[in-house]
Amino acid sequence: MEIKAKFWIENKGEVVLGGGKTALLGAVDRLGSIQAAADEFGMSYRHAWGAIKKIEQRAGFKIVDTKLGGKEGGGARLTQQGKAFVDRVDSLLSDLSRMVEKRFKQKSGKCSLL
Amino acid sequence: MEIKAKFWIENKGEVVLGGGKTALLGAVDRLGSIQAAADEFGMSYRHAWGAIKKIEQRAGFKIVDTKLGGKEGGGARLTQQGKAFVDRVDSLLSDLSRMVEKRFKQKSGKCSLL
DNA sequence: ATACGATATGCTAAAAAAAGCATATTGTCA
DNA sequence: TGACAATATGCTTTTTTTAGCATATCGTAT
Repeated sequence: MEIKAKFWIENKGEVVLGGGKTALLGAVDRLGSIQAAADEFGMSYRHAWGAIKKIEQRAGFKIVDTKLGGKEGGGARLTQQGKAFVDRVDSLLSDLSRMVEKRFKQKSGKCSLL
Repeated sequence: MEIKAKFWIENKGEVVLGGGKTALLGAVDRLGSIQAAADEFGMSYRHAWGAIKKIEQRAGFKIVDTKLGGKEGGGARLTQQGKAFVDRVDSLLSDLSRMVEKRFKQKSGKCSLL
């Protein structure tokens, strides 16, 4: 058997940001648009946009800086604050995953039922 | 903001046992019946029974020992193996929760965005 | 002016998970 | 034998989550 874990950040009891979405936000910044990031994750623009909107609303500050119109139709990337936030959450989450896995192995080694 | 975590055990990619259900199984053993345990958790007998059935099926061994008929209609409690399993999972899970909380506090102390 | 590509949203539909309803079965005891 | 309390299941309904469709807006380059 294996252990599985899921982590997320909440603010005032509402979900702000979990594992899957940090990757999406990272892609937005890397690719320069929500559209491209959504494509990369195989999700609709509509869904990605809605998710980002909810994250910002619950976090209480702007995370994605979007511009619209122009030659390429517009674009998006992370605000300075947003980038710092995503980076920290991402690092925290992967850190925690590692800890959990390690701890599980310690315990399961001593128990045939795990 | 706060960190939240959820842990569960899987077997061959299927969910076996998570946080909420260890408590249910504990109650079954303590109270001597699935019905009483379900009541305590405010869930239907149907739901509790189904959950237990699924857990056993996925774990691959018998966890609850039920008897039916008789003066009190029947009853249930954990098998020896089931009890050992639940105890270990329960202890692992609360252990992990504590670790996560602790780690989060360490990290968040250094960062205004968390 | 017009076309283009991306953001910005409302609304609908489909899929998954949880809850609830109904009913049969079982074994002791009065 | 009949009542009782709990197990054992099938089915239906509700709720929640997720996905998809349609459309308006915006600003540069042609």
